[in-house]
Amino acid sequence: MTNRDVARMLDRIADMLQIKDENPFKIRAYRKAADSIYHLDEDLAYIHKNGRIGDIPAIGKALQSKIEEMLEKGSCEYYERLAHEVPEGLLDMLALPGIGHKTVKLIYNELGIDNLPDLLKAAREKRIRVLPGLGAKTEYNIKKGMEMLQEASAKSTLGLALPLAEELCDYLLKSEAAEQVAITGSIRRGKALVSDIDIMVASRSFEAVHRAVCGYRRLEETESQGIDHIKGRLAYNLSFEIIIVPPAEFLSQLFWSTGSKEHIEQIRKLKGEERKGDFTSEEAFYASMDMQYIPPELRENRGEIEAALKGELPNLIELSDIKGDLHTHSRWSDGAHDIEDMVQAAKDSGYSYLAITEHSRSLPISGGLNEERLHAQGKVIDALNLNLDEFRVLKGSEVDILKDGSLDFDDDILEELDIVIGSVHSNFKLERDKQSERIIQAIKNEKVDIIGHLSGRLLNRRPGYELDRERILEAAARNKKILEINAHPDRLDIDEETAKIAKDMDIKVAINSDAHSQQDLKLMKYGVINARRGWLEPADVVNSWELADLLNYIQNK
DNA sequence: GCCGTTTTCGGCCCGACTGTTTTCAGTCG
Repeated sequence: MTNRDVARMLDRIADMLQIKDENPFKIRAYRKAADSIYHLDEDLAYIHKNGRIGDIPAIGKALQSKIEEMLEKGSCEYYERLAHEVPEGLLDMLALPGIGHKTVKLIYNELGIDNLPDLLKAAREKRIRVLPGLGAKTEYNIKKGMEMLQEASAKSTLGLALPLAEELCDYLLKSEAAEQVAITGSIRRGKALVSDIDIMVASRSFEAVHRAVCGYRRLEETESQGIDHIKGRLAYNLSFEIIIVPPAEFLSQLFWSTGSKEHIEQIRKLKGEERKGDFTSEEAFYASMDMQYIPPELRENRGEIEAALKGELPNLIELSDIKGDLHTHSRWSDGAHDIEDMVQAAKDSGYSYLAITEHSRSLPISGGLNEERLHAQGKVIDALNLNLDEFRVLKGSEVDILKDGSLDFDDDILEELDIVIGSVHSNFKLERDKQSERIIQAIKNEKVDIIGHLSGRLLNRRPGYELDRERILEAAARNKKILEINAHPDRLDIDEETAKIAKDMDIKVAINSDAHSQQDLKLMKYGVINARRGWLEPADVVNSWELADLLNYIQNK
């Protein structure tokens, strides 16, 4: 079992305990343990081999033995016993927004419903509203939630698909069945949501590739096989297709399979019939059509071909351009690591600055800082900076934008900070005008430098709130506000389309990891991919600038 | 079930919104 599998099993235990109405602190202990394991850097199996499971934070004696059992047997007796009492389908029902443990239990006890299809049927037949405490709106939420789940199951986030695709590529290369391996299709283009993992393999022995794929540890099943392809499912229900070609055709097939369909269609029109041509590299291929090389992220037929023909493609931002991260959390609020640890991780990423931006006081659940603690943190950061060469820790805050558009801290508090991110964390369902006005109020506030995760979307889980994007972008441009690309693969917010519009309006962008742990700093790469899809260049991205230029921009806005 | 500059028991983030009520339980972040 992987770390992720163990974390998931612990979370499911917590869900089952919650449905059984057990001690809430015991439930939280399981959730904390799951979270702790999910965020581990090391492989659990390796930690177990060294007998160090008990050293993991939030893991005591009882959990240690259960986790060891999971690692050795693939499950544990306690989980199996609970699963016997609590039908598995009840846990699936929890994925519906607005449906929690109590509701699931009530519906199960009263109607005997223990799976999603039956629940949907009952909602359609208006059998839910007769239960005490539930009404028509709950039935509506169930129907809506089912639609959302169906959409979500069709696509997976890049954050899930890309690491798995990379692991499979590594595995195939090491298997020696393949001479060359590359991710292709929508993952290569960096789409935020992808429907499957496509991998191109160059090999002289197709049979050897088949054998290697069948031995992959995360293979769930193969669905169809031909001599030149294998389709099936991997862990987390991800579909995959492996396309096998002779080495000589690898580069050309990689190009044609990368897509998008619309981009390829346009290229075919330009290329006419003679599309085999020179394929020593993709660069040479584009050059043979008298155009610039078009990076995969731009191949969406959104004007890239015209721009490439004119030699006007953007010089896209790269991960190596990033010089700092402007949105991170430490243990002072809901992060997992101390500021010093975060700084070390930032240095390891090659950064020269890092902003610590805890939540503000209105978010007590996230350990939001009040004025005193913010002030105390500032002193700690000052002291830290004295001992740092060539690196600067910035004092910041992710200050809540309240319902009326005012900020959670007074101006004189914000004045002391190097960087202020304004973010919405509550009242998601305001009507469009009120929500837009609320954010515009924050944009007009001189103390705010960056607007965090503007749309509030959570991919596959929650759409963004209702916003008048045009008005907000106009206000941001007028007030020289920076918009965040939140790099978390569940957010990627602002999205690529908004990023491109912002660029055209000369609104600057900050690509931020929103890290809650050292490892989270690495999520930056998803933000960079998203920015590239939005045509952004280093000049558009403030945290690719030298610190002095960044601070100068902020201070003179 | 975990944890300890409150240390082996007694604590353990909580406030706001939603949908159902007509005073509040459940959900969410």
